[in-house]
Amino acid sequence: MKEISATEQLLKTHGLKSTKQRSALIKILLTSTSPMHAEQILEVLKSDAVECNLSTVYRNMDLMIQCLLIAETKLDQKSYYSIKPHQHGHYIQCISCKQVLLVEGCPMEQYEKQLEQKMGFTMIGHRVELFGICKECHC
Amino acid sequence: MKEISATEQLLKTHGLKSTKQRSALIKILLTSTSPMHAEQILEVLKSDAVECNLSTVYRNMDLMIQCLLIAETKLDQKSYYSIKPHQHGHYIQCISCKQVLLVEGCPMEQYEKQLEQKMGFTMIGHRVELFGICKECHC
DNA sequence: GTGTTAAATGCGAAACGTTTGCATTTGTTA
DNA sequence: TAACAAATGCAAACGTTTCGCATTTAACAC
Repeated sequence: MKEISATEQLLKTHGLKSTKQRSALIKILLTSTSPMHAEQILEVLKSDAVECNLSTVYRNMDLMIQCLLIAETKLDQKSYYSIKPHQHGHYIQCISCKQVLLVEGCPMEQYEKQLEQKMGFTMIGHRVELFGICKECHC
Repeated sequence: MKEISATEQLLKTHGLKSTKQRSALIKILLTSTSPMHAEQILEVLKSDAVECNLSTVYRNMDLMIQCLLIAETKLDQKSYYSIKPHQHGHYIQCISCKQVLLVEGCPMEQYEKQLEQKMGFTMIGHRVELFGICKECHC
């Protein structure tokens, strides 16, 4: 699979070994339509008959966040992980069914510039999460 | 103190009793220049010789959030509490000294409208946190 | 292939902020 | 002042995440 070998290349670049757990983790997030939290990832691993431990999931998520391969968002007191999108974006969660979706684009740039001037802060980043009720749950 | 009796009035309206712990909690947040987390609040209570338990802090924060008296933001894996500002705003944290400040205004309205149309979500709310380095830490 | 080494994993226990159950104390109302 | 519901304190539990340490594995050199 082209994409996976590309990411394994990326791991290598960062001095990370290619293990079956890591390949499986990446594959799962690549094929998932929405960000997943650690337990969800572990469930899928198990159903795919990949032996893996929860600590391993967490450790690898951390490492891959550091190589900018994976993005993290916190919702429901949990961390959700997804392959880092090319375009900067944020997450929206349905408060009814709890599904999380990525939304592209971001309205913060302008605002951050204002703040830098107004408050003397050097801006480094931001976290934006949106909540709503999705089409399916709305009826 | 005028403001405190006003908030005690508000508590009453919501059927909440006025206890010494509650009055102290409100007073602390009213006089604080920035949002505080539960342990910080407890420390101040203790230094003010107000007997209070951590559970009581949490329980009251929850209750007062429900009466729209207090706003909550999550940073550093912790909940920070502040008296709810009149104007809608968000929080900015210095990644060096960890202080949290309120910033007024919000760039999300426009963006949320776009999303409602694009994704069929009914928007309910959002959470925005900003990170940067403050004037003092910057040197 | 085989051996060597550093890195990755599994497991259990601990950490962390937060929540809960239950006995006791307190504020409010009549 | 009595009576009741609500608030508190305490200890234990919670859910997610991190940690230490023994074991296994991948990568590299030979």
